[in-house]
Amino acid sequence: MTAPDDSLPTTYDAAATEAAWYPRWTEHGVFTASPEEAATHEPFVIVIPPPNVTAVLHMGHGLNNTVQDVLIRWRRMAGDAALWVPGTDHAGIATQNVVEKQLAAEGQSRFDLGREAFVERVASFVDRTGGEILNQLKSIGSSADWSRTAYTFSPELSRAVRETFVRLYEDGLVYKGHRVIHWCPRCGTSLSDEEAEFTETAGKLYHLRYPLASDPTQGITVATTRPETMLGDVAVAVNPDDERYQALIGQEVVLPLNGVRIPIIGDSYTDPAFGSGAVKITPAHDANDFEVGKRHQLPMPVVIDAEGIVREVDGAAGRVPEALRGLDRADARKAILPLLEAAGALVKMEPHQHSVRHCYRCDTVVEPRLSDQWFVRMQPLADKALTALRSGELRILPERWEAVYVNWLEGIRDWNISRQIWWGHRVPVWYCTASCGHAPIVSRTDVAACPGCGGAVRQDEDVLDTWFSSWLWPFSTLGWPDETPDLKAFYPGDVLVTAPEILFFWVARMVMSGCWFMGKAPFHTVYLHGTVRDMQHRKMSKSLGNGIDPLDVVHLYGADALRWTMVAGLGLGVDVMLDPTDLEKSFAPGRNFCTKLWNIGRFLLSRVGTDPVTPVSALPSASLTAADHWILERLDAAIADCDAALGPARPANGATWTEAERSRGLRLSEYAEAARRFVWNELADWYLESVKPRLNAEGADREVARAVLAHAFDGALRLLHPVVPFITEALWQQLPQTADGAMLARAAWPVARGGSRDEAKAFEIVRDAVAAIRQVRAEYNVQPGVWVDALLVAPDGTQAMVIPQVDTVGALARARVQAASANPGGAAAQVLLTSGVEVVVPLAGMIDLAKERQRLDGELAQLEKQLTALEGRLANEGFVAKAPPQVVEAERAKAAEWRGRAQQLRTKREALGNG
RNA sequence: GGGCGAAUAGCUCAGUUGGUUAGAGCACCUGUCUUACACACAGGGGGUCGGGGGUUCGAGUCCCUCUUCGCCCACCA
Repeated sequence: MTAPDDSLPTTYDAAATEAAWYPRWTEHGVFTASPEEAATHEPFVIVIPPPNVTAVLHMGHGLNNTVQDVLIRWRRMAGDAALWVPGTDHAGIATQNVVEKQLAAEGQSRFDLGREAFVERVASFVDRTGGEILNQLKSIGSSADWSRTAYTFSPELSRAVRETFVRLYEDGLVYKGHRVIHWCPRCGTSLSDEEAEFTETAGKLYHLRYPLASDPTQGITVATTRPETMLGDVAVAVNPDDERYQALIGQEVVLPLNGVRIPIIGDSYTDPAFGSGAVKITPAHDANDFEVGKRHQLPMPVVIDAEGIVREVDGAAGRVPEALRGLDRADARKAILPLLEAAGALVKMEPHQHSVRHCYRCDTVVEPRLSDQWFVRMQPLADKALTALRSGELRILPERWEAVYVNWLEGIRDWNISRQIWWGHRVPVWYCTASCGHAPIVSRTDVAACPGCGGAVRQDEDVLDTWFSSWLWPFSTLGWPDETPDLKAFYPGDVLVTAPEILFFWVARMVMSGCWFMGKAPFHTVYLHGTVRDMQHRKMSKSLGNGIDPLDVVHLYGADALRWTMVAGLGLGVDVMLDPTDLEKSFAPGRNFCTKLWNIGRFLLSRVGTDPVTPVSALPSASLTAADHWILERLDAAIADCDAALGPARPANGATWTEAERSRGLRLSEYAEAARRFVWNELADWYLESVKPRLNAEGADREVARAVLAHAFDGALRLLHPVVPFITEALWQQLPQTADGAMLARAAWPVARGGSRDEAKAFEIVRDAVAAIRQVRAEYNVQPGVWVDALLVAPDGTQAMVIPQVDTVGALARARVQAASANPGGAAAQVLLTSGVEVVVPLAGMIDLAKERQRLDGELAQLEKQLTALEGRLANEGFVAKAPPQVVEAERAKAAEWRGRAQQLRTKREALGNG
């Protein structure tokens, strides 16, 4: 027998443990998964939401990747071929912006460098500093298969992007469109609808009066939030049913400031109830006006250029007054108002609350701009994505997001995929520079010469939206478009873990591309977790300065403490609140849990020692005490609770979710709580305490206790490993039955063994009794140094119960519970347990009879109140007639039991007399 | 403007098809440095389940309505 007290340090050293174990896991290939493994094991695949290649780890990543790691470690232990594919996104606009900012600091712009040199510069920047975030993910324990690290701009994935563009073009789903799109004048590129985010803004509504050409004393008033765009007006639209204006339709008005004559037209787009009921039409600078302009074949003069400068750009000769030319659109708005006022055109201004679109990358106000862009026709793709959800092939948790997903897909609009930036996948389209009239060439491979005339070609200048590569992620990372073994083994994947913010940007589009190109949705479950917020419920962000650096937390308390804190607080779809000003307080739950677990382990392992233990399955049932049966039963229950909380890993029929399954699982906080309760409140608080004396004595019973202790702790560590991988691995390695080279990270997920429930119940009585004794002690202020005796009296009131080990557990409460055959006489506190067992604590010299009477009166009153309610229910004919028989039966039995207990209490009370 | 969701203890949240005395963690109060752990142990207080109405033998749970918050979408000139 050995008891190496010094085998584990007294305090948990997170840094040393993490530094020691992460490399060992990777060296042993613990995180890798191969197609060969998938042939014999059920594959379980998660693809990482690829962080921007230049990103720095923040709490959102911490949360997102912890969730993925918990799931992947759980399935890996459960025996799946668990694959977590990591990688990064080249993040077109975002990355280009970073490098442009560097250039600006050097007094340069990308145009000074030229396209080729600029792209080279970005690429080398990415080579040098990119992907650091993946190393940061390792430091929080992420168990991705790093050998597969992918990058959306790698040659392999770029090939997939081209294949996709060309195939969609061939399918008639990619086309070039001429229309008003969202334009960021700062980034110098178009944006998709999703990239142009609405911000509620307090603006003004300007009422402008345009005089009639035929009679300048008459006029029509229009309302606008952007007066500077009046320079590009080509019409005034009124509702054809609006009686106020019907007579004016067909007449002309004269634009103030530039004198251009424009018609008054009738178009049902105009809402008579809004503003003045007349709308100025500026087709080049407003998406709606563009539609009106098309309907009425109006000219489309452009008066604001790509940089947001007001000037006569296109078809706008004579429209912009000298005084306004060259002004930024914001300055132009300020400058045009006095001019309009002087011209008598400014009727009034009123405050106006409206939503204005901003660039999601730089927050610049988006400018609607008329231009040529590549679009994807989304309707056919969206139909498939809707079918995937409706058929049960796909589910979204929390379920309320399914309605949002459906809502968006049903109203889907075509996707603008071209960007006027340089960092990204170039549009694979070439144009003949000679005028041989050859159609644009859309090609999988680079084109050197015009197939028509053999002349020179030039490639389309635009690059593709960064999401046009990330929407392929679930299969491009597995080798698509080639039919690789990886693709066959690991597509479709299982769970996609992300935040709701990118449901449309990314998740819905992945479903669309997966259904379209692979014929199957890329995963069966979308898990949308909450957002990390501060104590004022504000989202953590760089600009607010309310962020927490996960690496700070790792350094202070360890990765496990970080992970535990987040997972324990992670109800389904619930936001995680953390206080950036008080890391100590925020991460105390994780740190405290790790410390407690370490102390449990240190003490338990020192008592179990290093000698081999008997497998629990080899122990004769009769050799087990009630406590042993109880803790084994609790372990079974904990396993069942954890399994139920984590839920089915995939649909039971392998293809589609049934209604019953659909909302189950992925309750990470419930899983963590179930595991915590077992190791802390059951194993440590009760079993470990009850088993101490057995471990101190030599003999067979000591071996039983060692075996059960080791088994229970082993089970606890397995259950906890996905959340707190480092500390559990370090402790598990110290268990006597751990084989050399074995790793908890690859150990089997526990399975309930099924034990004797009845045997376990005997220990529940001990627990209740101890609790009752503690209560009595607290109530009567029995000093800690003073020991009390207690009797356990069986329900029939005559026979005292003898319960093994009760003395030990009693010691916990500084009380000895003894079996006794005679009434001790004298004053005693008496507590009736729900099991019917009565606990009698003789408190000679200590008991205050008045207080005990009061206590019993209170207990009796409470019981009688409940009994009255219960009997009232049973007397209710409706209840007896209509409630399910088993419910009525249960209520009757309960009433009988309570009557008995009340009678017992009354007897006790009478014995005390009336002081 | 359209759609969705939420309101339960001081805080963050559970509460499965209506059916025992509405739970957990944290926080709070009281006691304890009990030989693994004060980052711990033991005990305790605290909720008319947002307001009102309805269905039912029975409502935190179902229906209506009001109030307040949140989210998504939108051609808010």
